Amino acid sequence: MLTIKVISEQTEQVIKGLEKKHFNGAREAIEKVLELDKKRRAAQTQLDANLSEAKKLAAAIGGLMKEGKKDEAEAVKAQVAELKETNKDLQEAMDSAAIDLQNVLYTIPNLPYDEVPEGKTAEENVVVKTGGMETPLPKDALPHWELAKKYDLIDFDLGVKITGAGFPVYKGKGAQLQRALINFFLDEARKSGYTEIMPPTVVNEASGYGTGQLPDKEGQMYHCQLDNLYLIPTAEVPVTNIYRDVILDEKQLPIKNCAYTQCFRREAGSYGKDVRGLNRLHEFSKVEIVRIDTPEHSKESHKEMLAHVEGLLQKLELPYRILHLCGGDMSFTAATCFDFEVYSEAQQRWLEVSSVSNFDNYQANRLKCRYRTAEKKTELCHTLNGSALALPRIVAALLENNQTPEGIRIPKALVPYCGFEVID
RNA sequence: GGAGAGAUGCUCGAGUGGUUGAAGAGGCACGCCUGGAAAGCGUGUAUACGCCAAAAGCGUAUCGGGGGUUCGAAUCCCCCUCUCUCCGCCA
Repeated sequence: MLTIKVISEQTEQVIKGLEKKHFNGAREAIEKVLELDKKRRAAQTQLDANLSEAKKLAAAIGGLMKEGKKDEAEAVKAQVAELKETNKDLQEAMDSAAIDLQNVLYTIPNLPYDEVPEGKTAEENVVVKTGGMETPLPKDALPHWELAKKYDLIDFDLGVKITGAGFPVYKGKGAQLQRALINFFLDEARKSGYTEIMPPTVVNEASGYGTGQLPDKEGQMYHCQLDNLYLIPTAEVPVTNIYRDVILDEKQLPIKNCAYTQCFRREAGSYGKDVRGLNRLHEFSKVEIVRIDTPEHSKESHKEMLAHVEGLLQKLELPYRILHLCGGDMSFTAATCFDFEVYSEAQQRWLEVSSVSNFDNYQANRLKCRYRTAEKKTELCHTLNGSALALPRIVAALLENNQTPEGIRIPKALVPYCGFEVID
């Protein structure tokens, strides 16, 4: 969430930024925040003064009792009782203002950076780079769901039997390919200096709030009601929550973690050909990279992450493009975000395989993830993350783009991980 | 699932109603000492919010979380959560 500081000190810029993100009712929300903040502070100022007074009186009673001046003590007691009565109301006013304030803040998205393109929908995202397109692509290419069947790599129907739609069963070389990609991505991340983390795939409520899945996006996570735990939609949740309520030392930054986990998404709503095959699943594998950084260095970190992801796509020899998302298409919490898409010839469409975002201090503010500067001041960190990468659509593109009459060719970089050069 | 024990600051650990934000020790930081280091000595060492233009300063809250008793609670009472130990179950 946004800090009160930025809202009160740069009110007009904040409203402008929210409008760039196409957040409706920006001015009203911001005014509400300022009003509630004022209310809260007024109550606290008065309450603090009263409590201070009451404390002094209580100490005086202790003295009077010792000296045996019982009557005087009784008189002071009555005074304190009176203060206590007004304090109750003040406390209530302060608490309710604070809760209301937080609830409004939760509804306000992050501010986009200046360099974020203007625009409302995905059509207005800006293509900043295209690569790998020189590979000749097959004319009568089959979509991956047909290839998966032809070579017996993925059984979607079997997944339906065991669990339901969106839970495919990978078989034989299909399963091996999954494992190969996970290991490849983890090794590449390690070579780029990331520390591998293997976190739990189930998290508690506090972690859900920490990274912003809760309270508003509740329906997107699978929920184990008996234990009140949630299946993670991405490794970002457990890995970032490592730093919840933590004060880091500046010397530790940037922290660079990576993690492979299974990811679970309920994704209620969309059906049809856009979600066929591997295009959208309820369970999938992903390697995530997460960074915690200083405000001064986070943009540099973001660039490094983008370069890392681009390198992966190049090594996999996939046609890709990089999009700078426009204000209206960015996620709620991002300050700036680049999407990586790979081209699927058979489906004649671009498939999103990675999102690399800088959240500025928006996520850190909710997480209470801070660091101590060299001058011993505590400041909010910046958090960043990106997929590096999500498997299903990579698999879809690999199958579709590398199909030949002799079978599906495995890119060189993956061969040592797969143990085979072709799927036939 | 059954029985018990516990939760205090960066860490260990004292503390059963009255200047306890919290003894003591360790750690860490800085200073002195030293040719340099160790030892020794000294000083400092939480967070959030509020008041203030700001710094200094001051105030308030915080001893797992919430509520209660009391003029006054780390300390007494109630509820919750979590951790540990033993038994059971499972791998």
